[in-house]
Amino acid sequence: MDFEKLADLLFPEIDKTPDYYEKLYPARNLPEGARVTRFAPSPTGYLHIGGLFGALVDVLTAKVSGGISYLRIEDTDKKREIEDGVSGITNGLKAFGVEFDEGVTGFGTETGNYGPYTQSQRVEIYRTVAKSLVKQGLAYPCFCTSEELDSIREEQEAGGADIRGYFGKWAKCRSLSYEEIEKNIAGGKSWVLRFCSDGSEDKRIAFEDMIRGKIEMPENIIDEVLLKSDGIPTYHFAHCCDDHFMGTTHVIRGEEWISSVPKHIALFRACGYRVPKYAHTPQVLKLDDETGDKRKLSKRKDPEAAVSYFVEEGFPKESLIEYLLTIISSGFEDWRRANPGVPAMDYPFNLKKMSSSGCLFDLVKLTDVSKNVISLMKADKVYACVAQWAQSYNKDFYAVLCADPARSAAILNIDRENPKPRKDIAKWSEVKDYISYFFPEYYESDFTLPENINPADAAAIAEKYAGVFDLNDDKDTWFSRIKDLCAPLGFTPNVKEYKADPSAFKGHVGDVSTVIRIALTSRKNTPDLYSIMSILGTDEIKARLACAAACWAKG
RNA sequence: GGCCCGGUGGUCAAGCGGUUAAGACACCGCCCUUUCACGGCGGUAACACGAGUUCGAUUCUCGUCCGGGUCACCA
Repeated sequence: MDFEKLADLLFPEIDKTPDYYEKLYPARNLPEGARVTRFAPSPTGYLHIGGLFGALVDVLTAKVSGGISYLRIEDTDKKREIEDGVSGITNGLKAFGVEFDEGVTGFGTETGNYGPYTQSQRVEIYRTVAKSLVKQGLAYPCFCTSEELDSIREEQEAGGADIRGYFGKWAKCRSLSYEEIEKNIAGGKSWVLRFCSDGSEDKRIAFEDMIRGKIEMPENIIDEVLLKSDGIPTYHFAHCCDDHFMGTTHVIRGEEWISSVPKHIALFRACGYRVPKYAHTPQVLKLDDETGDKRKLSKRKDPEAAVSYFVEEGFPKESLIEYLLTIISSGFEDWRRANPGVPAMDYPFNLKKMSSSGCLFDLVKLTDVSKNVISLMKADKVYACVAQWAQSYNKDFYAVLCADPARSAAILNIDRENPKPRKDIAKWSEVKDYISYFFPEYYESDFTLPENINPADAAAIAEKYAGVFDLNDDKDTWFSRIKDLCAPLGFTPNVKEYKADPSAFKGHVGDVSTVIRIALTSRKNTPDLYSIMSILGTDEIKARLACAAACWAKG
């Protein structure tokens, strides 16, 4: 067989050799030990939480080593591609502040010297490499139809074969003569290009996974498809060409790829390329509500599988990143305690410390992490974030919140910006309910009292308090006025005294405060009342007090 | 079915042959406290199972079981 002739028959339009691309994409000038990583999603849907997880690992791995991370779009399957796939990914990444050094930056835009970073624009490269493989007798055209392939598969299954696929005696097209091939092509038969595997069934191949350590598997013997009948490469071949020409040193991807590593190593070697290091990350799972089993997050069943869910819910980007880092790297939480306030991306990440078992996505823990993150923010930032969120997801609230920005920021500053800030808010969507009683648009009175306080006493407290409070008081004075209310009405200002002999009093100063709190906010629990009152203002306080007193007086 | 990955409290996890088997979240209790939070202190709770190697196994080996992946002209 004249492979040169075959190559020209198969790829008449290709006039370059791989050498051309070797020169076009020279080795990066990076310091010793610098790692080049890539995040390479397919634009088949929104950005998945597992994708963000992977992207973070890519960026961190490169950053820690002084290397480069880039974003590549793997759009070789036009059937599964969706319209806004690319923007979905770049916007999702952007929403959480994950930035790459090179690659695709949005729909139709990219940066970097190793592009194009979108596979559909690299067809000439793949075909050039493919042609060179054919010239060396390392790849051949296959004219088998999908029906023929199906029947091979059926036969293999019926025979209980351990290894299934296109190889050995099933690889009929491997032995086609040039004349047969020429005839088929002239006849317009469609073909795929297959790898001509030289692997043997009884040999094993080992590689070092950066996360899992040594993994040993049978050698690849399958004549894998390199180019599909439309001339576009399969994942396997594109992975080999791209990661070589783009200079990837560390391929970080999901564990579902482990089983194809032998195939990939064979391809890299056939092409004469250096095999990259591999790191296969664990999967992000969730607990199924119905069965109680761990399972992979599903795009269809789990809204939280899409990162857009978290932006809609109003989790700050820092929170999700912070949480993801706790499950990505066991040392992160300790590091965080030792380095409060330092940007999460400064974390000295180490691939080797990654857990290799799949982990459950824990919304409860995310909530806790997020409360901590938000508790550390300044009021102005909280205000800005809530406003930005509301602008997109709750326009009504946005209008109310932004009517008086200074007042809203003051509300959000209650018990904040101090050494022990409150941790009430986990996501922006909770804020409206949290502060609604400050706004007439949302305030609904509800003067329901706890069982231990009777309405007549409550009415008396509200009435009396309306006459004595003074917003110019400092906090101690303010509270002493409440204490002063106690004794005349049969309460005690001294909680200990009350506990010593509950039967001697109607209640203690806490109960009196509760009455005032309910009158002012229609809630039994709130942050610091003193701060609340100073924001409410004298008129509003008097009005609410009177309203509550009237309600309670009626019984 | 073949091949491969994984299996420490409810969850995330330290651990690399000898530990009272860390820590975080959740849960419970106590303290602090004008409510609720915050904070502090304490508590419940784990090495899937069975062999083997060893003076000694959560750590090493094998088997079993369980969960997951993969066996496409999808990635």
